[in-house]
Amino acid sequence: MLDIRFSRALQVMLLLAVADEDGAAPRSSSQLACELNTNPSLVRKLLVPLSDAGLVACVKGRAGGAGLGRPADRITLAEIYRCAVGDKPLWAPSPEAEPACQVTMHAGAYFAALTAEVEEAVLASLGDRTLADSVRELRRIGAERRARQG
Amino acid sequence: MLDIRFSRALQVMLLLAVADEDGAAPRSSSQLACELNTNPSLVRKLLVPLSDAGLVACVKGRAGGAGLGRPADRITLAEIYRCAVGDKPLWAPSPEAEPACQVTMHAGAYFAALTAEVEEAVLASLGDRTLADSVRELRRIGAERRARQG
DNA sequence: GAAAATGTGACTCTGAAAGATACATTTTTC
DNA sequence: GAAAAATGTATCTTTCAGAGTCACATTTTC
Repeated sequence: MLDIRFSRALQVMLLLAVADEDGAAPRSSSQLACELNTNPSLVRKLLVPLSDAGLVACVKGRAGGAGLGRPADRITLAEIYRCAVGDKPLWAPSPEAEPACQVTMHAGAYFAALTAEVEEAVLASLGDRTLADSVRELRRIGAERRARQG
Repeated sequence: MLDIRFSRALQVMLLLAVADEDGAAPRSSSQLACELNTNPSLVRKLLVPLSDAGLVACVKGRAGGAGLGRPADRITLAEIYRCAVGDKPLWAPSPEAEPACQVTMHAGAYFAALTAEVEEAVLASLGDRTLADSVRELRRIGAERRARQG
C-alpha cells in the first residue's frame, strides 16, 4: 500500500485548524472520516499519536470529538510529520549483506547516517512552516483558482 | 514491502566505485548479487535506469558486466536517488476526498506542492555529495572502528 | 437509561516492491 | 563455429506494511 499517513494527518489538522478559527465544537471522527473519504475508526487511530503529542485535544463521550491542542501558529508541519510516521526512517536500509570488503562491511552504518542527515534537512524544511501558514497558503490557492476561472 | 531501492542502488554504485579505483574488469550481476545478498536478475533490473542515465556502463556478452559510467567524483547521490526511485514522489498523497469546503478542496494541490518543495531540499542535500565522497566516508568509518577495537 | 461519542483489539484486504525463473540475445574464447 | 558466460527482458509468485473493517467496552451528555 502507498503510505499516505503524513498526507492524511496533515489533512486532519487542516480541517481542525479551520474549525478552530470559528471556535466550533470538537469534530467527531465520523465527520472527519466523511470529509477525508475514509472511515471513523481509521481516523481515531490516526489521531492517537497527534493527541499524545498534544497537537490535538480529544474529548470523550457524547458531543465529544477532536480539536486543536494548541493554536495553529504554534504547530509546525515537522511535528505533524513526526506523529504521522513515528520512528520510521525516511528511507529503509537494505538488509545487511555479506561483509565482503571493507566498503560493504559498513555500508549499513553509512546509509543510516546519511538517511538521518537528510531527514534532518526534511524536518528543518517542515519546521519552518506552521499549520496556520498552511491554511493561509491553501486559501491563497483557492483564491487564485477562482480568479483564474472568473 | 519496504522500499529499499535507494539503499540498494547506492550499495551497487559503491561496489562499482571501489572496483573502478583498481581499474578492475566490469563486475557481473552474479558477483554484485552475491555481495548484496540478492539475485542477479534483480541486480540487472536495478541497473537499467542507472545505465540509461549514464551512471553505469554495461557490457554485454561473455566477460561483460557493469562499471562506472563516469568518474566517481562526478556522480552525485542525487542522481543515484533519481534513478533508483524514478518519478515516485517523496510522499504519497491521499486520494482526493470530498470537496467539502474551500480548504479541503485544494488540499491535494497544496500537498503536492509541499512534497515537491521538500523533495527539492532532499535532492539539494544529496546533490552536495558525490559517490567519491561516500567511498571516503565509508573508509573513514572503517578506520574508526578498527582503531576503536584495537 | 438511551444516545453518541472515543479508545482499542482483532481481523482481512491491497498493492508496490522483492524475489524467482526462464529464455532470447550478445560476445568471448577455445 | 560451437560452447560458455554474460546481459536484457518478460512473466510469475511472494512478501508485508499499511489501509480498511468490524466489534465492543468505556465514557459522557441529554
